[in-house]
Amino acid sequence: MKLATWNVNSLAVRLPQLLDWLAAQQPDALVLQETKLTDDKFPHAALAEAGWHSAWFGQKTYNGVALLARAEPADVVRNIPGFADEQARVIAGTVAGVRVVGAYFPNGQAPGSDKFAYKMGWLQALEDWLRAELAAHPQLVLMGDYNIAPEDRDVFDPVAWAGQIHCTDEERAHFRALLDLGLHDAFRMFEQPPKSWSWWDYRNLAFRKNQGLRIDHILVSEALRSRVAACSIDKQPRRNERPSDHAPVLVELRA
DNA sequence: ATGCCCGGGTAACCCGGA
Repeated sequence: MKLATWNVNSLAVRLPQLLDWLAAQQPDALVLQETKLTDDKFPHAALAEAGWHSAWFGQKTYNGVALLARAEPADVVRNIPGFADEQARVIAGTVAGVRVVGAYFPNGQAPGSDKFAYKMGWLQALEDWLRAELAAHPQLVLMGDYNIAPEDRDVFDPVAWAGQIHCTDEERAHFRALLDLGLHDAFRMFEQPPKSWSWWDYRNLAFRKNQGLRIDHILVSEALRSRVAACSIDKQPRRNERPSDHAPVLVELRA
């Protein structure tokens, strides 16, 4: 079983690349972030034409998430139950017996800002919900754009980024709190090339210079841990002519 | 360096992203 996450930075712009990527990779499920589409604009017909079921949850201009799968996702949930939120950031569904949670974590902008406080509250709500969700669905994957670089080795210049957004102690403590729920970082279960990133700034020729961050993650539950066969970042779409600034991350589970 | 590049919404000396 192949699962993946991709922040497409506007599905309206990236739909052709998404269809190409789906055809090439054939994942069983893919979660998208930053679709930036209201629900009436979601391209479900084009995806259905290519053989993909979709569940989606969007808003105008910002955020927006979706879950695509070969089989129809069951028990779809939008956003964090019990957490009032104007922003469309979470979609969950069950695909082939696996609870797939796709999330676009808040950016946080800068430590001390209102947006940082919102990020902290959102992370706490996510953890509280996931504790229950894991109890109900032991086979669970949490994947998406976390906007957190968990360790210094996930940052191209950890000295310059020390204490900056995505790298603060508070954000990293929340990432560890997710691990403490019994989740495992699939990417770090394997030997990986040094300087592996999932995001590169559009500016400064950052991709060409490989200056990036690893902020897109796939965490798997304890019950799925032994099934994880591989996890990788697919840099190929970042080489496209008009790319997203994020690359997809994939995980393969044994049957 | 409050800069660089993007997408979106709108007409801005714009915002948000990361």
